[in-house]
Amino acid sequence: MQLSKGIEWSAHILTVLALVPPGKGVSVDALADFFELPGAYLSKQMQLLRRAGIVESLRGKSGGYRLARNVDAITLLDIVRAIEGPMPAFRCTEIRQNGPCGLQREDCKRPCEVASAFAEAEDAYRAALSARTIASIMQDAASNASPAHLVDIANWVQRQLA
Amino acid sequence: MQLSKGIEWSAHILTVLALVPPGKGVSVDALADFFELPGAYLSKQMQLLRRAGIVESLRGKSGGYRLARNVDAITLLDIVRAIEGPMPAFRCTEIRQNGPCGLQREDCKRPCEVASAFAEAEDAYRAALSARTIASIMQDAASNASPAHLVDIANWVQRQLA
DNA sequence: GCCACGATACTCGGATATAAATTGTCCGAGTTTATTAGG
DNA sequence: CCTAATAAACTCGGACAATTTATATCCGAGTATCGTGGC
Repeated sequence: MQLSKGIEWSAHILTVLALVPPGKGVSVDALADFFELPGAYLSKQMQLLRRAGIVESLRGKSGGYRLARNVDAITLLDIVRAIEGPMPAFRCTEIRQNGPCGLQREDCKRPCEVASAFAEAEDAYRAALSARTIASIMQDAASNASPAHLVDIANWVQRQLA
Repeated sequence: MQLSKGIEWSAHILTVLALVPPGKGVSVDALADFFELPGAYLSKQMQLLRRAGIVESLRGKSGGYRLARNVDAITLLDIVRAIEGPMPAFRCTEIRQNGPCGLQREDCKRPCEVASAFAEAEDAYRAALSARTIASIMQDAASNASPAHLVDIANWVQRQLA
């Protein structure tokens, strides 16, 4: 039970894409270099983000990716849903209907108590993730990082727009 | 990103083991039959529960498993930790230290903002799970089920103690 | 009747096998920009 | 100088492969109970 690496990658990359000026884009290979990630696999993750409407792509030469909406409108839950899909982590297989004391299907209109307990926990998880936006992540990171480091990143982004 | 089946199995099985009188045990094969589960694999899950101190085993003929503590002292979080292990679902690989703008290790004493955001969410998840005990699950299930069904289960348990 | 011994039934734990998900690579098709040739 | 054709650079998307995890099976070793036989 572990989250895909793509989620960590996406969260960090979106904070970088936030620095890209409108109308421009940064290529997957450049982003892969920035974090030393496998470019081809990162490309798959970016496609997932694109399908989810989090980023958009510009084709052709000097194309690339950029954010599709503002940083304060992108939550960590959006990223998880884009990469992992909407399925809950707990899968109820209705084993209460099995075996010698199994319930009849018509007695199982209410969800199983175990399943609903896990559903509540996942709701709490998702609520916490949806409360955190890329904007808030960037704010926290900026207040902890040195100004020089922030300038480094901004300069790197500028160089990618050639 | 999905939880092991063993977690669903364990939660249901512990509610059955709660009906086993002290000093007795129910075998893995019997439990597997009760829910139509693969016995050999269920055996592995029971071993995990045993190592976590949730159940204990009685060896030899007419042996089997029984609860190691009271149903109100077993939370769903205990089960998840026993089956899945203590590792968090989100794994921070410190990619902020990579690439042309990577941070130095000595500047990374604080946890990464992305990682701590996910850690908070998982804390909320675990808090919700630790608030639910096997006792509370049984209570909810009992109030939703028919009395006849509860008698069926109690009788089945009695038959396993031969 | 009582005790010792072996037989039996069960769990434990590891080794192993299979299925599925994750991670990663590669390449052709399509698209946009840049370049070049022709008028 | 301007336009159209061509080349180049890039993304998209799928097919494919490797690795890891989840799922599942099997069997030998150990242990407690049962049964049998001897005392």
